Amino acid sequence: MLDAAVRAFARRGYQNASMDDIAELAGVSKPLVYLYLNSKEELFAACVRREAASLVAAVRGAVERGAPPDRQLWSGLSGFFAHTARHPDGWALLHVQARTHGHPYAHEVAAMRAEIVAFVTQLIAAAARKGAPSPERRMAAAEVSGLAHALVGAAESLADWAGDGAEPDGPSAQEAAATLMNFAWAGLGNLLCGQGWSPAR
Amino acid sequence: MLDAAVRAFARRGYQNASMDDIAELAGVSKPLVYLYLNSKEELFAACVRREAASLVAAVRGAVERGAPPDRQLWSGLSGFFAHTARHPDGWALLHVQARTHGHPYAHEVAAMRAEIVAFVTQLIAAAARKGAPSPERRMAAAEVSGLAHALVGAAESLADWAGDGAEPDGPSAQEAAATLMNFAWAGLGNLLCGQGWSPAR
Amino acid sequence: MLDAAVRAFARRGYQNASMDDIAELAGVSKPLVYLYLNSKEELFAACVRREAASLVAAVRGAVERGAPPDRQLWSGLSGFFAHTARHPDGWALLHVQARTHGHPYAHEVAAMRAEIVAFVTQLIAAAARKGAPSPERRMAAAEVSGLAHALVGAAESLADWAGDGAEPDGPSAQEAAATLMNFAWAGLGNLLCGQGWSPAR
Amino acid sequence: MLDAAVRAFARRGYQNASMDDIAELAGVSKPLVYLYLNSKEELFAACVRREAASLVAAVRGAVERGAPPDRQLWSGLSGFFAHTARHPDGWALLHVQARTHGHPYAHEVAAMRAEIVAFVTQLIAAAARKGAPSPERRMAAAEVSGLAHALVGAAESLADWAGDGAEPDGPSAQEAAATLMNFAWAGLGNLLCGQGWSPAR
DNA sequence: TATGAATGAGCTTTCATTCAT
DNA sequence: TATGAATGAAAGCTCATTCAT
Repeated sequence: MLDAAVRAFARRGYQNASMDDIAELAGVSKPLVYLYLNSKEELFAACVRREAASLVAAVRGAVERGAPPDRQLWSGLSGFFAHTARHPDGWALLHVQARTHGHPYAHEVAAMRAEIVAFVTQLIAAAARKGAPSPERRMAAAEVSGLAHALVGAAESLADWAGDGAEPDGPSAQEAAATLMNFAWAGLGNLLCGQGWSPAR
Repeated sequence: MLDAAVRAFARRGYQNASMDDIAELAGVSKPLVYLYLNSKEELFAACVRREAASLVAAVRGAVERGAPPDRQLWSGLSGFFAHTARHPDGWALLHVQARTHGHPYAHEVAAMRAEIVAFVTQLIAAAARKGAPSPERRMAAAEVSGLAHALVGAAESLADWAGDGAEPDGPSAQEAAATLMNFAWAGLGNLLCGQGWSPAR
Repeated sequence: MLDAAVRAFARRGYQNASMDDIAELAGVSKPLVYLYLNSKEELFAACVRREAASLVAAVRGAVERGAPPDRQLWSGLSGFFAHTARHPDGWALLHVQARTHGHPYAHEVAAMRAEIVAFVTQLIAAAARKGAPSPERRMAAAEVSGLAHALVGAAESLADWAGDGAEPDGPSAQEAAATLMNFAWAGLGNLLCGQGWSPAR
Repeated sequence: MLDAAVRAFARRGYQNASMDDIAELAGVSKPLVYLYLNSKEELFAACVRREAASLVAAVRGAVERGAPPDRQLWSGLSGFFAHTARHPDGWALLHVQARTHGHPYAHEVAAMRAEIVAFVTQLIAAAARKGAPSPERRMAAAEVSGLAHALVGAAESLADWAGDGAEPDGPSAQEAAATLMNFAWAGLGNLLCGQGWSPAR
């Protein structure tokens, strides 16, 4: 039943998906929807929660724990792209629909995103700790956090690019992950070696 | 009067912002809004068009034409972050609200984004042509395009991070641009030198 | 529920009868009206169709088929006046309201009227064929049609006169029919005998 | 200025003719309309009054006073048909639009119609007084009034038939008047001679 | 339990009407 | 005087939500 709701919400948007539509798509009657989930808001929240949990679980399950940070990031990204490619409606619900709505949902999604950002931050920090040649090259926490945000944003953008039907020759999940790792990790290495880009150069 | 509409749409979303709200926020009466902009859809379209044009103009104006690609990218990113930071509602309208809506708006925004992606792609390609040590290291077009998408997504994510009031200690526009340049351009240099990351490593 | 709509439309007119009024008059809520009849236009169309069918059925049922033309006309008129007297709102809807509205309704009513005019035309023609003393007195088709139009118009006028509450001492249905038969049929007979009125006389 | 209003009201109906339309059609600005005629209702009333007066004057002017009743009727009818044919908008305003509206206008039109009916009644009564062979054949007042109503209704119907563009081969004003005189006056003569139609025959 | 039937509340849109110039 | 600019009030329509069965 949530499946139908996720599909409806992802494709038509929160407001345009009427409860009639959802009930009909689920093959049940409207009062039944209200029996299980008390309101449209709660229904949407349940959908968001389920998809968020599903995505986090997919990423978590894909990460190779104990491996070096770069391998962990790589495996996590692979899992992320694989999941979003396989569940485009869920991804659209989280990334496109939930963010347009006020308090309850956007925060829920923001919390999920923050969790992922924190995980990436920690990976970068770990790599930085190991790879930094000297203490004075240690990156500031804000800098690390910024990198994590940038990386997550890049991943989202690539997931959209790969997922939308508009460009059928978009990259596969593996290719997207590889592109991003090339982009990010190599840059990170350079950064740690003091070869960052600076405007004054 | 468009200002009020942009604020209302950005903060409450298209559907939840009623014409009453917008009129009241603008300090005028509802029929006046209909006199100037004929319907809610046209009003939204006008807002989207104005903000998109404003953003594109800001980025265009900031780019130092004729400079080397990295400086062009840097100046464009600085302009982008400065503009989004100064017009958070406009940025939210474009990035969050307009994408959830069907035909006219999402396409308009997608076109603007595609324009920016194309510009970035061209910068990366120019840099690659100059920086590649040997012809066989030339990057494939799809690879370049993927990098551009990643970079734009990262920029959007950083703009969100910097802009939302949730984290008042987010980076300034200059810091965000610097972070992103470090992240991207250094990585790009490595990539061209054949030092890309690969899972098999 | 149509009853209430017919009353409201007949008494207040199409535009002045609001859906709130109709719903309240029917003792139900407005969305229910929209559930059964999808819009104000369709509601009005349904009313017009029902009343038109009802009137035509009443006239058809009253006509004594097989009788001589004069008796057929007499019985049809009696049925007509009886029906309009018993359903003044329906008659007002057809005769007064529906004619002021454009495409769908006015045409529907015009079609009904044309049907009746055709029937009357045919009765007059039959009478003329039988009653004409010589072929050269045969009436032209246009002449017959004009007489039918005049007769129907006279009937409508008498129905209004009898029906409106303004003159409580208006004629009964039988009296109206008798008046009209006297007026029309006798005149018709004279006409056939070459005793028509002519200005040059 | 009233011309424009009459045209707009007759063609689009009272409600669908907006004050903007009327002002634009008249070539003046809206507040000017309000300066001369204080409201839409008063504007409509003024139109109705003017057209009613114009029609009554046309009929009055056409009647040959002092002539025998039949000639008076004939000349009045000719004037009536000539006027309605020459002023179709005015006739539509009176006959179609004004009747659909409540108190002020419908009554005004009803009063004009009553005046004409009274005039016709008086003509018929005069003819009856002269033509009746014996006092016991005197028609009752109600009977005469009914005949007048029938005749007026027949005239209206013929005016519609002649006026609407739907049937371009409709009769001319003279033909319509002739048809009606044949229909009515001959019948009247018969009636006075005791040769009326009766159902029991 | 599961639903057909019904509604309260709200939104977009329009138009007769009036100031301030 | 004549008008551009502005609005109060109301109408058609929809939808999340709930009874009575």
